[in-house]
Amino acid sequence: MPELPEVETIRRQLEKAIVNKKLNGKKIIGVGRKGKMLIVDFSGKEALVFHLKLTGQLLFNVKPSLYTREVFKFNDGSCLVFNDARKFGWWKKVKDPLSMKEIKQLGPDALEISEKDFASRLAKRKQVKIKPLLMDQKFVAGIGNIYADEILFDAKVKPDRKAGGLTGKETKAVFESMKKILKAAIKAGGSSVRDYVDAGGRQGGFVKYHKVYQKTGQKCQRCPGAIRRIKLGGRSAHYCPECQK
DNA sequence: TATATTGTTACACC
DNA sequence: TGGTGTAACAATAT
Repeated sequence: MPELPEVETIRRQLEKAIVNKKLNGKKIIGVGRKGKMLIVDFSGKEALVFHLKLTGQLLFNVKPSLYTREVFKFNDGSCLVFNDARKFGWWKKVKDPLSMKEIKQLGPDALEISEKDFASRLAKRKQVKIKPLLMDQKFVAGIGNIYADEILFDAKVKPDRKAGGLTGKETKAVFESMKKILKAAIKAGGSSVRDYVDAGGRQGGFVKYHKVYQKTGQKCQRCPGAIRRIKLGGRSAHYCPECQK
């Protein structure tokens, strides 16, 4: 599923591939991202905003497939193809992305938030469990189910701990693991579970570094425990009951 | 056929 | 009122 590292991988590739190309006479001047949203900026105050949700793909210069929902053709004959098997994903043409409700209501991007800001925002949410909080896009933008599980394993914090119950040390550990895991995942080109591929149709290499996500029953890589799966906020959560405190 | 997945929204509850 | 939790919804593959 495209979360922050996957969308960032696509953003970097598209930046190289499509900046300066023209679509209907309008020139692409940049490719941005906030949380899991991808923003293609055009000259003349116009932008295309994409959310890939579960199964969306953005591919540069490929042939349409069964799941192709839109093809954006550039003046030079190349194209950007939007695929989505489940149709949860969407795209919109807007004048000003920053005034869009979907973007305005996002919290700070998970890669950009400072430790101080993270800790003070977290401290305000005493009763909420830490995993659903990490996945709350209004709290921090960009983290979904895969990375929330991996971040909390790395930080050695159980997913159902209340945010307000974390010690200063634990909050710091979650913050540092968040940055570390997201950056490592970007470096590996994201995680290909289900349908994710990058803008060139290639799979991401981070899946082999997953330590808990979809590892139910397997031995923990850090201790003799076994990975357990529970339901949290309507989603599955994977963790090691032995070494996550 | 039941379940899994996402983010948003509606609604119940304290 | 607001913080929180739960469920529904979109669509489809397995």
